[in-house]
Amino acid sequence: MNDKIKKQYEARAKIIKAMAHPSRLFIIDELAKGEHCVCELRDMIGADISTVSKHLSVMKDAGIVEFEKRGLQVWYHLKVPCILNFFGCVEDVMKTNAKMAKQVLK
Amino acid sequence: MNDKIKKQYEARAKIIKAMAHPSRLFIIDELAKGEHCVCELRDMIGADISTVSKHLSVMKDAGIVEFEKRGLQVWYHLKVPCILNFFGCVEDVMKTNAKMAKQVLK
DNA sequence: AAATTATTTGGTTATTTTGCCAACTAACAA
DNA sequence: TTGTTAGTTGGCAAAATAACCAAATAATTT
Repeated sequence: MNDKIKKQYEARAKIIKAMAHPSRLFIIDELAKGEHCVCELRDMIGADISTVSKHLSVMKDAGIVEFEKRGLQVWYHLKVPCILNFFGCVEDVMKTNAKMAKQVLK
Repeated sequence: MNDKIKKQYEARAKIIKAMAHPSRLFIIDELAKGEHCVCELRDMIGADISTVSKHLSVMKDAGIVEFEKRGLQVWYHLKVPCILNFFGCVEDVMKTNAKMAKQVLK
């Protein structure tokens, strides 16, 4: 792997890493339905608002979400809805994993 | 987020985490073209074979790859090719990010 | 049986990530 | 202007991840 190729994979990994956390996946799902302010997401997740804010900032940095300030609140929305296509595949993997687990128990 | 929902998102995150590393993304791309033994991947990546083996084991645990031992070698292949659909979207994100970066420079 | 090759596993260290708290900023309300 | 609310940022401690080396295992060859 030469340096240019390596950099490319690092850039891809950054985007995928930005999704690779339970709370962040939850946020993506919620934003897929519509925009939310940070305090709404905090209530849904039940973590400190600073924690939620940092999760959002990771995704913002990766180019997955965007925000808009309106009054006191900051409203976030998905920048790239195609991310959702992917979740179907993740679901498939999970189903297969579940099947394998059952077979082991037999 | 109740406990059941939380567990679901953790399961999803496990799968996505298993992809969230430059070398592992590279491996997925290579296995998409056809199976490879660990030593081939080691040569392509240029890391210690134990490092490569551990990357493969993370993906095996997540249900992304499978392997088959033939003689001295262990041959890995993709279990869920749908993962590749996703990379198109990641590419879109990267292009958008690149555009934004250019605009900042203007 | 001894040596060789491919891979995995255990252990260690360095780095990154996470989550909370406290302090700060920004917009608004009294 | 003072207070209040929403959000971000910095700092810190705990947890998770990554990469290497060394040792163990497994199949093959000599």
